[in-house]
Amino acid sequence: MLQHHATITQTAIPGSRHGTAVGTTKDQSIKLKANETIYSEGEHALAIYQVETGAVRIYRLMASGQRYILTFCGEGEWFGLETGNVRTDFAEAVCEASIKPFRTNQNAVVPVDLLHIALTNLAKAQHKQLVITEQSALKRVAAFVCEMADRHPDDLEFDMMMSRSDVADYLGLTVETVARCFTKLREKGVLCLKGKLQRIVRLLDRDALIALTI
Amino acid sequence: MLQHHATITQTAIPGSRHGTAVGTTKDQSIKLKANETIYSEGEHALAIYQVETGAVRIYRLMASGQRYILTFCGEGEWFGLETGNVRTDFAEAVCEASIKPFRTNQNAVVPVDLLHIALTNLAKAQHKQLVITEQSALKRVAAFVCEMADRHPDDLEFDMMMSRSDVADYLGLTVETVARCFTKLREKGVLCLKGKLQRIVRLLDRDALIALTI
DNA sequence: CGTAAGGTTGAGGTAACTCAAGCTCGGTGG
DNA sequence: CCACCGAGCTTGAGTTACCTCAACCTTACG
Repeated sequence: MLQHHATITQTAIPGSRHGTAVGTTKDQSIKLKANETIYSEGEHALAIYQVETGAVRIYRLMASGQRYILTFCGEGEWFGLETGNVRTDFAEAVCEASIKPFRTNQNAVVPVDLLHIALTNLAKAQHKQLVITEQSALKRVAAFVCEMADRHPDDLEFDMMMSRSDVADYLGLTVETVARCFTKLREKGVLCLKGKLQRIVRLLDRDALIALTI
Repeated sequence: MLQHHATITQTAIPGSRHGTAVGTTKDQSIKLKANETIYSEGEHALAIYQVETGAVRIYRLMASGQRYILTFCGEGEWFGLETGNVRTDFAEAVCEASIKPFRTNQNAVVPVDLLHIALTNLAKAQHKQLVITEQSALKRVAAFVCEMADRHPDDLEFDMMMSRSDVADYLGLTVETVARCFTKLREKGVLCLKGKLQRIVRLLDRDALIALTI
């Protein structure tokens, strides 16, 4: 939708403006505004990305129009590695973010361990299956907060950045249920919420939070 | 628990009896009886496997004792590729099966494309997330039957091999709900069930089945 | 013949969904 | 400056779908 992606989409070659060297780490990082599209379903997949700052959501649209968020990628995490050379999902910035592209041409030897990235993402996907099927909504939300908290091991206050509807589409719940669960977590004294949009979490009882996820 | 696995577990080196060549395809295939264990959580991961005949279930046990089946592997599919060198899940034969091991020593160049296997498994895991979160139980069971049917593109009658409780633990449902869904599929004229254990499916209306999964 | 395993069916409870309303906060236009 | 509106979040009331518990059926096996 936004300026520089009009050039990347479909026919244009993503990353081509970044120089001719194959798989070089010299590719410039890309600055993104909140909700800016990185790639869409059906496009050619010619690059993978590493998040430098901010967060990215990877999602699919089901036939019903329902959005399902497969994963959120935080700082240092990789996304965009596909089986084929066509995108099967969408990638958007959750908030202001910066990402670094790495082109993955057919035979190019990329200076990163693709297998390791694939296996890490597989492990993440498997863990998510467990979270989703351990049915209680409160458990799922607690697991989500835990996941976010793990990205800030030192701070006990952090910004989730995702909206309630992001969280809902990630956990397979409704917005209302997510809100009620956050309220319950607040009532239980596990955390408190700050900020205009109530997206800043201050952990009050990390152990209790972890206990809830079991 | 069974004869040849007592030797493979823990201290022994899996596959060592198969010769010294690293990553050779000469490893003999392993015959398994129904419900025989292939590996368990915590063991060293020194081999990956390809299913030759039959089917394998990969699962985890949650703290609550609940079993969750991550995936079923059918003929030609690979399993056992892990991020670290320690098993994070269990693998068992669903029925009589035969699998072929490939050792993956530290620097060994295995004669298979590990990245491709990892990406295929990642795609499977992502697809399963969608199936699980599209909440209706009937949809999930329909998607499961579809998945099984896709393994037999030519036949409209095939043996699922999994028990109702396998299916339940795979889809995050209860046995009773799964049974009720199969009954509904029968009542709708989508399929009929045969065999002593009602595990043989005869597809009557493939299109209707697919329509149910949407 | 009794028991156990796997499957199906019924009745009742409960957690999450749906629909609706209300709140706060910003932005926009009169 | 104030009024209005929309986005995002929360809360309440009613409904529905799945889970739980229980009974029953068939088949295999000791």
